[in-house]
Amino acid sequence: MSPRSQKQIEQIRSQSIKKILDAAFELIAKHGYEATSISQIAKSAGVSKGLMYNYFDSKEDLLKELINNALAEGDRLMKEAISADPSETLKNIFVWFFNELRKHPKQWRLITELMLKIDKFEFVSEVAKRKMGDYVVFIAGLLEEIGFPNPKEEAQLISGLFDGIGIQYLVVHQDYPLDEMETYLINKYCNY
Amino acid sequence: MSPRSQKQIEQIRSQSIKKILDAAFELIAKHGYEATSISQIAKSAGVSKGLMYNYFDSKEDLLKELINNALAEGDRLMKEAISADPSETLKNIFVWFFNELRKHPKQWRLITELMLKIDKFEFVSEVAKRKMGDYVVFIAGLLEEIGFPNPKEEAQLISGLFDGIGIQYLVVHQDYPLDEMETYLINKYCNY
Amino acid sequence: MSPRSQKQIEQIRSQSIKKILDAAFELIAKHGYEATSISQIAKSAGVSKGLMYNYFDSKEDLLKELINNALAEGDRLMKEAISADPSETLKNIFVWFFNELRKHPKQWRLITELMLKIDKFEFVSEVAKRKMGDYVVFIAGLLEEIGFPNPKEEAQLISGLFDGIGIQYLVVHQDYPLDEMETYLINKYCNY
Amino acid sequence: MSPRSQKQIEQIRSQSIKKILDAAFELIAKHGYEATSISQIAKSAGVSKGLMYNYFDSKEDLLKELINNALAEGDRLMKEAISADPSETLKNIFVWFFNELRKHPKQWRLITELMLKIDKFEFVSEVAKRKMGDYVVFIAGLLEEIGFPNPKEEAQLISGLFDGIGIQYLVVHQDYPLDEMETYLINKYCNY
DNA sequence: TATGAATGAGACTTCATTCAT
DNA sequence: AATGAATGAAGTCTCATTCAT
Repeated sequence: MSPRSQKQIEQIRSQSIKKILDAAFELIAKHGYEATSISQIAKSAGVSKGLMYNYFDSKEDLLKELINNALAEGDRLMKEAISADPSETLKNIFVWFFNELRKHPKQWRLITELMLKIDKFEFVSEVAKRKMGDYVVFIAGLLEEIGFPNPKEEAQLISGLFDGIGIQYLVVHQDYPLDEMETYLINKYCNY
Repeated sequence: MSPRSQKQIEQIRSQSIKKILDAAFELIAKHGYEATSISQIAKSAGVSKGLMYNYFDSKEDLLKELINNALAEGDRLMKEAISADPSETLKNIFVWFFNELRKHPKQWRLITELMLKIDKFEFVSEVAKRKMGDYVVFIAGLLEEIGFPNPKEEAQLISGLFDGIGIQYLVVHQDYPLDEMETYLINKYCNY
Repeated sequence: MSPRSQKQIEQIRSQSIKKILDAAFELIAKHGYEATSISQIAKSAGVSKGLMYNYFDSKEDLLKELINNALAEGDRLMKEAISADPSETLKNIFVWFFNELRKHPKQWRLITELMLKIDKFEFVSEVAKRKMGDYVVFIAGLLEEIGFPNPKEEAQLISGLFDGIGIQYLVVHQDYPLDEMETYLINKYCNY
Repeated sequence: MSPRSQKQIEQIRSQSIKKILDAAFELIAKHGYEATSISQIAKSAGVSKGLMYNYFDSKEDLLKELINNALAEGDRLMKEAISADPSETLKNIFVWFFNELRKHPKQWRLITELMLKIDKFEFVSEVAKRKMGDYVVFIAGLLEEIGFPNPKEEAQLISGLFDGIGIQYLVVHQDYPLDEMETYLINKYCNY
């Protein structure tokens, strides 16, 4: 019995948790929440099914953690977009959005999928409401600084556009004029 | 010879089918496809589980019928929007969209949910692609007639907006400025 | 209401029964008893499911009738084999057997399948026992007339051979030396 | 690290597997494959339905394991029959066959039943073909050594006889002259 | 005589979760 | 902390049989 220090234990814990969360995110983003089983996640993470219940109360709880992690990551990236010039900042946001969509379409799929399950997962609804509001306010501020007319309404439009373009790109994929839309939106809103 | 006439049988059949489709639509739109079981649908429709398989080959087949019905209804309503004046037509489309969203938000939820399951339901993807393309072309034509600049790109934006506004309204519901967006969009595109 | 005569009704009955029995035999011989549903039989016979229960108490009862019919037909064919010369008669039996196997292997499959279900279908066991005994006695008589040694035991062997060759031919099919076995057996037993 | 040692787990697994296979064999051999449900097997084995799918992918997979086990056992017993004297070897085979039939008639029933389902279970057909060929060649070799005329054809007959006697014994049971046939065959082929 | 809509029991299978070790 | 055997509820689907007409 080698007694492990508190620190070692904590390290092991966070390592296992990370492995589980990574595997879960990968699989759930790819196949959807319902279509991904606990067994699959455990196998992919290289841990036992039992261990998962050591760290997460349930499959739903695991999802919750997943979402929170992803949102925190999203916030971090959003902050990097901020520049002194509001046009520049808005452009960065557009570029960031389109690149995310190109590189991680499955993650967008997951976010959208979950937003539709508001009556099953209340926490998703809560988080989404808050985030959505924040973004709209932030973008509205940028548009106002830029001097774009009707900044509040246009910010709401842009926010909706992100979700809408996301969905359509997921469905149509190759046939969606992603590059053209990116250029067009940047021209329209940032070179005003 | 026949104890029940052809007509009687057809009537019984369509009544049962209607009961099933109605119950299925109600439940699936509300809770999602996966979350709705055949048992629930049968119970809600007031028929036995077995009968469902008299009329639909599988749960997926039932969904297919559901979608086809909904799309046919959507097309019908879309056609009613057409007027001689392109601005008027576009306005009708906006009004139609926002009213649909207000009256049948669950229906939009279902459509969006299914569009995300392109891996599982190819037929949904196929239909969605086609419809999406049709709508964009149609709206682009209207915008061109109206003389709106960049009609193709703007039509693509509007198409995306419909999906985006739809999803956001589903999430935020009461807090979404649906009326304001309706007025704003109509002013922006139809009173150009 | 055109009153149908007793005779007409009887004719209709036997026609329907024949259609059902033919279709049932065809399908059950081809796919097996369990794998054939009442619905399939009804559709193939061109009658309603309900009508089947007018003439047969159950699926099992239908099977019973089927077997009895087939056995009667078998008896009839067997009788045709009888000749004044016992060697000739035995040869006819061999020829008849191998031809049956070639032309209607599925029927043999069915007979064998049912013989294995003796605990499910008692009547099969009863009938099979009786027939088997009859055949052995008959063939033993022929062998005795021919002067073949150990006629009783050899008759038992031949009876078993029929079943065994049947099974093996069903399994191996193309690879089974059916022609060679026919020639060999006829030579062995009939040209003694 | 592991709470149960590798060995313990393996033991638990094989115990459960054995319980399941034994119960499955017992029931399927007795009542047939279709007539035996997973529920029955689970109950008889004293495990839950779910556990069965921990060890076998499907009902068919379970059957496959069953067959492979039985065949391996059969091969092992066959090998024990081999002696330096071909007559002795052949006699051992006859004795082995008749004893098997006496002691495990249900097992023969199962093998025969499955051989007839070549459409449904390809793997059975494959195995049966191979085994049958092997046996015929082996017995033909023995007969040749013994100096029995037409060894190839007679080997084919004996192979067929095994299947035929098997099935007839299953049907007639008490009334089948099993002992007499055994004596007769051994005398005929081994004391040549 | 004839129909086929309707039933309900039961089939196979999946999977989140528990628990002894 | 970690394992994975085991459970049981629930899911989709099939089918022999009944019955109102």
